[in-house]
Amino acid sequence: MEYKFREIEKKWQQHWKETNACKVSNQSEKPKYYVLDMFPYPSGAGLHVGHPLGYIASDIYSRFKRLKGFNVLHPMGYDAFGLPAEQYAIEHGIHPAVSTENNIENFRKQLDNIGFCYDWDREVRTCDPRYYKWTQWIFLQLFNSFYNRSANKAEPIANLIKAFEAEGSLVVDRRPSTVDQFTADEWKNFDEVTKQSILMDYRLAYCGYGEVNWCEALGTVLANDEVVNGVSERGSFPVVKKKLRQWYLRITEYADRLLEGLDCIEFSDAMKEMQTNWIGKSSGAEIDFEVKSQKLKVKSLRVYTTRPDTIFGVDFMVVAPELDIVEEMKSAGQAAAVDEYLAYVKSRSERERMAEKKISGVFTGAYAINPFDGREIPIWISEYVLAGYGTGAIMAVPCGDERDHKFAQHFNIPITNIIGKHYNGEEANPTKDAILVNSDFLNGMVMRDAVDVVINKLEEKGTGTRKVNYKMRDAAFSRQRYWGEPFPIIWKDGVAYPLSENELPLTLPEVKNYSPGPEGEGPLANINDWVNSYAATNTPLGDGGALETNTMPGYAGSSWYFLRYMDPHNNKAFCDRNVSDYWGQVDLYIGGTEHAVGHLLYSRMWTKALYDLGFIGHDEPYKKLVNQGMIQGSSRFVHRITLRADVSSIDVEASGFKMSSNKNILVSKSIFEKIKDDSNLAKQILIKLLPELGISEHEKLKDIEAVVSIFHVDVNLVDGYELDIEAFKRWRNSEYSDAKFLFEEDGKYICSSEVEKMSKSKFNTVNPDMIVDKYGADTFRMYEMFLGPVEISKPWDTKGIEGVHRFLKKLWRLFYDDVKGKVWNEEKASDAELKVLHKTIKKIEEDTERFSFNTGVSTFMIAVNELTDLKCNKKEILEQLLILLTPYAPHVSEELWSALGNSGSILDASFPKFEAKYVTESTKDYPVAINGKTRTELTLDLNITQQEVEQIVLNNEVVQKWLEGKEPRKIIYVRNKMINVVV
RNA sequence: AAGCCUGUAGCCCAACGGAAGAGGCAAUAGUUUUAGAAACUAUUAAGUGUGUGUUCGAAUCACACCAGGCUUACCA
Repeated sequence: MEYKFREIEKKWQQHWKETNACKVSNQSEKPKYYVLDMFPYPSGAGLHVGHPLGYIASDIYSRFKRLKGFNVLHPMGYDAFGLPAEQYAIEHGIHPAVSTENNIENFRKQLDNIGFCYDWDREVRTCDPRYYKWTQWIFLQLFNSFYNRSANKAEPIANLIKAFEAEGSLVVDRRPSTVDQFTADEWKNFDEVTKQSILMDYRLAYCGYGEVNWCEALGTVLANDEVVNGVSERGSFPVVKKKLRQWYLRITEYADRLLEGLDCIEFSDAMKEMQTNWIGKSSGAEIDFEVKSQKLKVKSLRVYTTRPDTIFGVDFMVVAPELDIVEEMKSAGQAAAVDEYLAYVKSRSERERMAEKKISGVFTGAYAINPFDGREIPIWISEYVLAGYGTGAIMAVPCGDERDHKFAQHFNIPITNIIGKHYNGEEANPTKDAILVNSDFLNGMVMRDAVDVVINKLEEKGTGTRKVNYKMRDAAFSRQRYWGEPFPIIWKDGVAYPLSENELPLTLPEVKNYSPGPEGEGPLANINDWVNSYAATNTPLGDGGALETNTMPGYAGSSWYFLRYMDPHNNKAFCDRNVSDYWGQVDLYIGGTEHAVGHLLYSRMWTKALYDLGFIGHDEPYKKLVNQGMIQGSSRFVHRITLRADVSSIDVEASGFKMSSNKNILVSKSIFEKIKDDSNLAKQILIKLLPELGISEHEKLKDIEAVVSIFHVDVNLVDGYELDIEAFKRWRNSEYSDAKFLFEEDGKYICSSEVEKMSKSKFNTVNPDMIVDKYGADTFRMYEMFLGPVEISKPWDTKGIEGVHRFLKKLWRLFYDDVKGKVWNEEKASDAELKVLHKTIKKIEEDTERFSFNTGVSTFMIAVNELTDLKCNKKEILEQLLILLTPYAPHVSEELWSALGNSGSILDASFPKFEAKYVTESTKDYPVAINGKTRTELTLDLNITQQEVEQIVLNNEVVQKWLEGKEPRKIIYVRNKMINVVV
């Protein structure tokens, strides 16, 4: 009987489906375990072999935990709103809902092929109104909350209103706002618009005006992490700054808690660091410098610095060109230069600014006064200071800051040295440990200690305050797009009013076209019926109210999906509190690093807000995060020689050169290696080929030049490195059908290769369906794991899969012989066989527990090799082995499990218990080293004492020979490891 | 520019500070086969990127450097 993987796999996939084998209950006696894969976007391109890596790992781990007696939740669903579907709709006129549905169906088919054990009853889709009803509901909770800084948590906005009514604005630390401090009485007398605009400054989800990343081509606003190098991450379109009305999430209020939370979750150091950098907390001081300018309009300039200790090293000030005070500071003499510079800055795109970092700037003509020694410090403007961070102005200390130093050198600004010999005059030294000089009352102090001294002094004088700053900005939360969640908000008289809970979901209307609305608004703005659907109603919001036309960004739905999986069909709540208390945190989250600062930060914030408001019982969503590495593509290249000639010097028609010059002459790898740096040799080869190419001899042929180049060829046309010539000729509509080939000596065409990102454009994608069809899902699963550690990026190499496939066939032969049929038996297992089994149990348990799936696979190979050598076909052993194997290769395990006569599913078996007694040995062959070099071997009892060892070792002939009569200094004996004699 | 990760047979990768090899691919030889492929059996192969140090003992720890990858990039 052969291993017919196709039949077996189909059979059991069907069986598991029919028996609901992967169904998970919210009630169980067992301990819970929650495994989650990062929410996939169902793209139209389908899966390549790189995508399922994390899903296989999580599937193995979930099945393993199930065998270990846990109630395991392992769901899957779709992050289905998003730009590509809408882009597709614009281009092809197909409704995003339709293309998304198709993509999901295709995605699902590919997943099912691999035999995952997802509880599909719990599937969620963010674009389903039954789902986004609750996204909108959570948005309303955020809208109706504020962050109480003294309680350090989010609270209902009603609490804030009560506080305003009782005590005015002084009760809560005032945020910068449109309105100054107010008393309780004043609050009560404010009109509705004023009140609402004050409240808007507090809401966790709020609407404001701000500079946003505007992408004209996509017609939408992008988050900072969706902009890469000044162009959109999706599509690489230019992005510019634009002031627009936008919704935001007040994530900055959570900055400290997001940082502190990192200490109690298991993320990789790299991941924690990325989040820490993104939040970018720094502490220092804001210092007010008196300004001396011609116009006397500006009295002071506020800068932010983390190094107040360097206050006596300030040689100039730099203000961001965008700041309004620039206009007021410029002197008559400098006005023209300043205006010219401002025009220059404006002309530069974000991209240019990032790409070319040239030093530029201009003096404003105004001076700041050092608060301590009264020195006059010139105020400059330069684009190296960003308007959006700190106060948009800095005090420049060239001897301690590299950028300031370069600027000073460039503009010949004299540099004050406050760190003595630590500054060499050549480049800045950012040390904190130097002793200060030229620093008035700080002289002789270590810089590190001077920081606090200066801040205290500034606060005393009232010219500065201690200040913490964050790089992180509030998260832009609106998109001018159709395919996203509508905001449950009605605008009336410039005030945003929330819809009431029972009006949710606010569903997306049908649209005819997806082009943007007027003034940067989204497509929804074009549908008056929808926008005004509340205008005529009798609700308090009727009478002229208009719906918000922005939609929510992609991360809205994915910020809380892990909660919906717990209770996916609940139409009374986003998730029942009892259920979320049962499942609690996601115990294991598997996904790529690309969501390090986007999704992972947003969902952590939502979780904290929901926790603060009492809707869930935990404030970190993910307990442990494992980052899967990328599976890279191994690209293949063919090498081409093309003719290039000075055409004017050749009689084109006569020579036939024109026709032939378009011919593809493809040379195999070793020839390519020889000629790539030797155009002469390439030319010789060409000339030899000319008659064959139908080019007649011509005196001007000496002017021909050979150009050698390489290009990607589809990896599916290549077996290892050998090109399938026939398939290649048919490739791309037979574009290369008349290509000429120069082969290796053995007649093969060998491609060269390179490891690159797996992508369609590099022709190096491999479709998992193809692999599953050829080798089976079990082989595919194990091979993906076998490639290397999950966290590491590694290239895909289809060739290596044979080894894993052979392993499964070899396993099969322990049960069935091709000729004899059934060979397994019920004989009693021997000690040697039990030893193999228990060694394997231990290793598989350890490896799986620590996500070392690659070594797990190889452990199975060893076990099967050893059992084959022992000719072990005993049920007693094999049955246990199958249980170990079932997380990795579920189909073949289930088949053989049932063949052994088990009635239930192997999914519900229990993980074998390791028993040390089968593997413990009483003796060990110890290596005996003299001075660290192994010289002989001794078989000793494991329980032997140090004294006994020394005795035996000293009496050993070999040892004596190496000692040459000398006394050993020390004899090191490590139990179960080795013995070392130090002479 | 900085931070993090990774450098072990031709390749992919193992090895809780204790004899560098578990496994797989490839290669070579053999068995089987009309032949090829497949299958099976066996064999070969590195001293751990470089250099210093800690240690009785280093692939493993520390420091520096080199190479590759990822991330962030004027955050004052």
